[in-house]
Amino acid sequence: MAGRGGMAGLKQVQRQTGVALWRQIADRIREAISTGAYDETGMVPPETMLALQFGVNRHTVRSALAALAQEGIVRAVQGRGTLIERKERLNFPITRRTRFTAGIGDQAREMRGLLLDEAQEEASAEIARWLGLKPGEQVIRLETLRQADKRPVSRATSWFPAERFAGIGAAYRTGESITKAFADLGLPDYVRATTEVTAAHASAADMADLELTPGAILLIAKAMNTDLEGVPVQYSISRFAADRVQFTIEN
Amino acid sequence: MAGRGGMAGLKQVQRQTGVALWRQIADRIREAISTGAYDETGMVPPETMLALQFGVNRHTVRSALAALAQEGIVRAVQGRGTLIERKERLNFPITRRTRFTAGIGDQAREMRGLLLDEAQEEASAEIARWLGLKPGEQVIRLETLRQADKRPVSRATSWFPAERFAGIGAAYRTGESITKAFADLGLPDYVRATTEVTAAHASAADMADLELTPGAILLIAKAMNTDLEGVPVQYSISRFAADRVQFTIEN
DNA sequence: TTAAAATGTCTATTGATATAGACAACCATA
DNA sequence: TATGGTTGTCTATATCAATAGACATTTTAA
Repeated sequence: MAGRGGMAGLKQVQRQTGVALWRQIADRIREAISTGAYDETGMVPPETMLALQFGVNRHTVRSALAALAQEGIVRAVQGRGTLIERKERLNFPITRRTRFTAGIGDQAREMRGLLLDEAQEEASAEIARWLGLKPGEQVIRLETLRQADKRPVSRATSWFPAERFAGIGAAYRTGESITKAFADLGLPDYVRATTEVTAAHASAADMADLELTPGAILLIAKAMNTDLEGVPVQYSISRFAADRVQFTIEN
Repeated sequence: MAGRGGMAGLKQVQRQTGVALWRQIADRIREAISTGAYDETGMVPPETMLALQFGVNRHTVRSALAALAQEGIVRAVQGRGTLIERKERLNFPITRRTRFTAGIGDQAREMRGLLLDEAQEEASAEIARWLGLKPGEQVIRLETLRQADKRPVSRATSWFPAERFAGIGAAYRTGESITKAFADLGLPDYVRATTEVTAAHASAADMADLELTPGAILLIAKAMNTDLEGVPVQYSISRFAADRVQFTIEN
């Protein structure tokens, strides 16, 4: 975990960069929590120690901790310290048989898939290319939000050939899963053909849906699924809250 | 690209969040450039228009553009407008035969791999688990920086079983590639076993090495390579500048 | 019971961020 | 050579971010 020379990571914050110190510190602490750095005590180090570590005033650290408390990640108790509330990071395997709900599996008690919006529209050049259609052909677009234990995990936009998958919106709304919706429409099985992974800052809309704060990071997976004959059945752009998931690619 | 209802993304910045407006705006413009939103003109919209779009003062937009100019992404010309300088994003395929240098291939004219540091140390519990060693066994750690056309692309930390790969640091320094270093040490071929992808903010050290500014995003790939018999030969944590690369997983 | 250690609250001050308005300098083109 | 559209510079003001210090309140453990 140490830096190049072996020196521990002091002074990991920078001034006058447009990102407030308290936010930089909040980000570092959030990450330290998620990597298990404070698992021994179950607590964040004392404010005075953090202030010394980051080379800032104690009040600045307090601002950072207040933000984390707001997110529900820590809880401060006067006289005792600042306790860590959650630290899970869902693992999302990406394989030829990638399915969202099954992939999360037993890592969460309750999985939900909400349909936020549904529309039929003409395929853009990019969507047409991915689905093997001609630009302008009809596609169905689903806007979905996936939650694990009430906590929003990803916001996805998916496109399907309209002719073959008419009614997939309703099917998704009842089954709350793409796999089930496909099954309802007579496609019992499908495979993940390609996945592109990038990262970016969250848009305002994604921030709202995923309950994120500005500066938050998204892992973005652009995926194409095909049926067993290799015919494209779905193209989707899924935005995951980066501090809540990791992808695993097994070859 | 539009949001849920189809409304375009106005007011994509938020106040009082610890991230300065000018930085949020810089991030949005940087992303718009990398997705090709301004390719028709080759220029960013006029400052007054951007100010209107984001709902901020023109001076705030100017701060954002100044930051992008500092990064070399745009160049302002008085009287004409603000020209876009670069927009490339390297594609990095992740397959069973993933290799960094070959993967980038013809996307860059010149690939370099620099050895920043080398050390022999005892394997931590995590490293030992990945490499199939007992905790405390000797491993060699390499700190490397990979560049494409002089531009830093990734900072990696790799661990190798010390006994089998003694001298890999020197081999990497001459060949500037893990593949070549393995070949030098009598391992002509190897395969990518698992890859875990996450995203996070850059640490101060990574910011310096990758020439990033605070708030910048990293794509982090934790990978394990094995020889053809399935014996682990390398575990690495590579940090990529997220706005310069994307990963592609083909199944 | 006491003391140490931790978080909570308050006041005051300085520097960075954002807004507002006005005008200069420069470029392309009619 | 005007003119409209663009970036560059300056002044002024309000708000947010960060530091500094003092002291209260609560918990834990000696």
